[in-house]
Amino acid sequence: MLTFSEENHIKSIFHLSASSQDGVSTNSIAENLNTKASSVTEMLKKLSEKSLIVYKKYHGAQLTELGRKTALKIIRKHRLWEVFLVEKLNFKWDEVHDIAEQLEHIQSEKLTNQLDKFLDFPTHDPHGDPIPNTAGFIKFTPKLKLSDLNIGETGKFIGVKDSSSTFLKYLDKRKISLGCNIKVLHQEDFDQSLHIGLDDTNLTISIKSASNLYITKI
Amino acid sequence: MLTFSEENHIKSIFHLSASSQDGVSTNSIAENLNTKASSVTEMLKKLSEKSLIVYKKYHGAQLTELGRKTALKIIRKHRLWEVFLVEKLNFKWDEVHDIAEQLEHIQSEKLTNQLDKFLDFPTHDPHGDPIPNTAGFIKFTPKLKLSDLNIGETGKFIGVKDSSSTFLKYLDKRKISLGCNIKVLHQEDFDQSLHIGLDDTNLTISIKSASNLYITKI
DNA sequence: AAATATTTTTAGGTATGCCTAAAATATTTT
DNA sequence: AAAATATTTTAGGCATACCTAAAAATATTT
Repeated sequence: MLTFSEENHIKSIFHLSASSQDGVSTNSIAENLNTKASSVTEMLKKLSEKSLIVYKKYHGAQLTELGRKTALKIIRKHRLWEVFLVEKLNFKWDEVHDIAEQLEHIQSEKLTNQLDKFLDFPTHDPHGDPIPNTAGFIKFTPKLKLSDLNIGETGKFIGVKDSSSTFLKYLDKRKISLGCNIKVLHQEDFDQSLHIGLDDTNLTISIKSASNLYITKI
Repeated sequence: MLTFSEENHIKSIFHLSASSQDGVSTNSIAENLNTKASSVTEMLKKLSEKSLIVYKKYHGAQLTELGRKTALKIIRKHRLWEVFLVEKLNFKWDEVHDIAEQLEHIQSEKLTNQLDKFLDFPTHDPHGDPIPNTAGFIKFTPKLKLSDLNIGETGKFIGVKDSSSTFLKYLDKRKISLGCNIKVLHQEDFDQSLHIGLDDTNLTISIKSASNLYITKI
């Protein structure tokens, strides 16, 4: 049985591993969790003793297979609860993160699996992130960014990279919602902003926003 | 914002207050929470400073109005989650307590109220205990025990006093479920055990079990 | 490769929430 | 009402999880 703090560190290392080949740095974890490097160092020692990570002083942390499975269980719970909040309790997609951060620590395998069933085994959370199954297996979908498309191409909007409330509200305002088709019409030379077609409307979004949108070519 | 431990102490004091006019004793709280009296004393000081209880050394604790409201909010969450687990996730009534003990600490008023709505504003949890509303108001139903009935009288089974898993399973086995009508047919002189009629079957239950069943006369 | 800058660790401190053992207070018995 | 018993509090410890500041190791610049 892990403490909340241990679970949060494991999860943080998992998320940060995605964008780094070798060990996850102490500082990056501290930044991610809003704590200090010294606190993280302490925790890395503990997680290492519990065989959840491989930790070499001054060289960051890497999840073991056990650590990875542990992380995926927590992420599974987080994402299932997000689906529950949006689908069943009428929350908006920008409101669910903080609550799911609490719910992800509830311990009961049966609860998680019954919830999964109740939600009809969803494959993705409200932000388009995939939901690991009981075994911790995650269906991998290669992700393109909208900014990777060429002029004239169309993509289906399948997820966001940054799921901050600010960005999600920005998308809501522009009626850009998960599953919709986006065609790249034109790119401004000056600031690389994109003119896009969405159903029957056209609009312009910055290159920064475009690289926060995951799509699949269609 | 209260810690889990603070919330648990408040809840414990609330429950123990029901059966005691004056202050709730340090020892009874410790026993209830499976901790030691010295730990409780510490906590009572803290809760007193936060104006949640009135605490007089050596004379136990009493909830303030703020404390009572706080307790009712926690209990509201606990009972709503129990309903959710039974009604939506197909848990049995003897399986929900431990999970609800975790879920009752999740902080989000909106979550609680949306859950309430989703469950269609239930008035009682799976054990027959009333669910406080947003304002912390609890609908009071005078509770008789089955053992209070006279021979020949019939009662509707509306709740259990002791909701331990053991007792709930005992009831399941005998097909005694919330809402059913129970007629007292006869009482043994020797051990006060009761012969009762339930739908089309008759059975015998000990006086101890009978005094764990809450009923209303019909 | 030496100097500088950055990152990470260590050392030592704080608050929470638990504990045991001893002291203080309350209650019950004689 | 004094003695015996039970309850509660205090005193002092321990683990967790955070912190700051200083020291050590690593990385970058010159």
